[in-house]
Amino acid sequence: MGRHSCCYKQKLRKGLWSPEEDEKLMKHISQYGHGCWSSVPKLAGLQRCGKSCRLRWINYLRPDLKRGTFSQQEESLIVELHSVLGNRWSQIAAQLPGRTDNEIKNLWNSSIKKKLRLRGIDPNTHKPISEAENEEEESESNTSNEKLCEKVNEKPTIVDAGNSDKALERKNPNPNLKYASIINNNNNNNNCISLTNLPSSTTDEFFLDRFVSSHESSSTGGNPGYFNFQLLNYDSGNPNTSPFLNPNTIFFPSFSSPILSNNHPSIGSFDVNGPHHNWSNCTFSNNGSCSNGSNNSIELQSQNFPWGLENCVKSEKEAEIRSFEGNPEEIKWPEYVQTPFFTIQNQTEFTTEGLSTANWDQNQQQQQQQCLEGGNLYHKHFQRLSANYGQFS
DNA sequence: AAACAATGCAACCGCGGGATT
DNA sequence: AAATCCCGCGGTTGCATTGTT
Repeated sequence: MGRHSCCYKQKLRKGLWSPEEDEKLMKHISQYGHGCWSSVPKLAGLQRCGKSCRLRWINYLRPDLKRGTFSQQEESLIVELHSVLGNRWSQIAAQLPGRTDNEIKNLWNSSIKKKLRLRGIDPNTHKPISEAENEEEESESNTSNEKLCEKVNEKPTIVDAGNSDKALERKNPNPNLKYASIINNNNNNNNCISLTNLPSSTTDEFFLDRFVSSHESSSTGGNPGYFNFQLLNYDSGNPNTSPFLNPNTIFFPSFSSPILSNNHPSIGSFDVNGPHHNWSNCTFSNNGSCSNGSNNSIELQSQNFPWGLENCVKSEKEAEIRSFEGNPEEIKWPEYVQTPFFTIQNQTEFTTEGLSTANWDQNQQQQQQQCLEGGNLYHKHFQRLSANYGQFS
């Protein structure tokens, strides 16, 4: 196992970055890109290790960083995501454009944890503290048994690792709701998006499994079995459901594998079947079809895929009202946890009806304008979506 | 005003694991 | 196959700032 040789090199500066160093790094990266991080300090004329340069760029100098205090919605989103993902800060950060994992981690440790405790919620389990304590006792009493049963080298499951044992218990509250995923079928080169009825026994683990497998498979360059492209169900009135089970949201965790078209970064092309599967001429429709006119056609199977603009304005207003019912200065913790952010209707997140990517830029502007009339949340979602896609360009 | 404590946050560190040699 | 390089992640540290006594 290799170590960071750079860390042991002599005469490298450590600690806070000076404005001059920032400028050198900015100048270098904006001119040449970062390329191999280990070579950046030498090329940029910095007495730093590549790791330090990378960190400085990612956490501070990157132009797409948002800066400033976190909004209520962002904090709510972090709480929700943490309840499902645990301390996977990078995955959480992937859902908050312009925010870094470090920033979120700091916020969690310095602020959110305390707020949760004040509300009587255990920040690790996301359960009421008394309940969490009881379970801790139970878990302690089970430890010895677990040890007896422990298998050597057995990897923990994603849910175990993420402090989300609660997620295992959650059942799909509406078995008729659908999820969508892009499935790669290598045997006949027939890539498709399918909508599938979820069994009533569906748990968050079901989604997490796909969430994780898409990340893992794409990061290794293999053929992804699933993508993070899901129409999920969620009951905003039921705290036992999660954003991963939201009927009203097409939830876009970062699209980990798509290779994007430079011209149309918000739609881009997907690495569905090996190398860049280009959707640049792909036309979407609302009736279950999608084709780019080549052999690499993509089909929406099953029922309608409810992308569309009709309800955008209405739903945005609803979402906004729900977010700020009562005095916005006194948002109560249950609201914090239930995340009004996720009550936004599906159409607001991604609209592709009848849209050819050739007209994408124009349509994007029109749609943004229309939705802005219903509240500026749409814009944020668009930014979020763009960032999710755009970060791979 | 000074001393001390608490807080926030940038940066570091060690590690896991994929890629390359 | 083993060694090395490199990247990214999560935990931790340490310093500057702010608040309290």
